[in-house]
Amino acid sequence: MKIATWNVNSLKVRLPHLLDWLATTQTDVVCLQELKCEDKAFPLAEIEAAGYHAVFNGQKTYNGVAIISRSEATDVVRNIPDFADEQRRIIAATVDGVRVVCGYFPNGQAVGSEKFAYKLQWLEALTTWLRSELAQHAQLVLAGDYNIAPEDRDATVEWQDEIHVSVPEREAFRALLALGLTDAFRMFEQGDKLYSWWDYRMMAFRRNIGLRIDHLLVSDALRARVTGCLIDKAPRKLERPSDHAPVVLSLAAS
DNA sequence: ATGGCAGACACGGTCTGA
Repeated sequence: MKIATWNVNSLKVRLPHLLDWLATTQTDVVCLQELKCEDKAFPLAEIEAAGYHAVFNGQKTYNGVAIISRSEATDVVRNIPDFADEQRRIIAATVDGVRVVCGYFPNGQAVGSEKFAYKLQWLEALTTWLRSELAQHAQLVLAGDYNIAPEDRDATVEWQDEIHVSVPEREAFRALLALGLTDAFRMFEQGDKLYSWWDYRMMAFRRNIGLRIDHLLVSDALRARVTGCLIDKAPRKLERPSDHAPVVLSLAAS
């Protein structure tokens, strides 16, 4: 079983890439972020025609998340319960016995800004809610665009002490790990300078100037099933790509 | 080095992202 996360930066624009990628990789579950479309504009017919189900939490212009899955998703939750938020950043559902939490974490804009404060409040609310989710679901994955590069090796030096790599953001990431979650990517030997996002400008992809900010954190029970985790750079090389690459988690049968 | 790209909305310029 393969579970992936991919910030598509507009589902409307990236739908052909998504459908091609699903057909090529035979991924079972994909968590999508930055749909940038309302629910009524969600391309459900195209996704169902490709053999997938979809649940989504959309928003006009900004944000928006979805879970695309071979098996039907159940027990769907949209947004963090008990956290008032206009922005559509969370969808959770159970697929094949795995609790899948898909998140588009706030960007934060700049350290010390109002949006940065919102990012930290959102992370705190997420952490509190996940504690109860983990109590109810032994096998859980938190997949998404975290907008946090957890360690120095996850960021090109140009971004040191900036947004995505600041001390409070990294502390919030470690608070998620402290719930009993593991960064699946770091369970394995990986090469140097592996990132999941590259700026569209400055030929950043060609120069490999980027950040590893898209993650799959797994609970202990799910960690026992993990057989691999990799970043798939292929879609980033296409014409008109998302600025993020998908990250793929492989699981042994339960 | 934060400018320079990309998408949405709207149809030019602004906002946002990372």
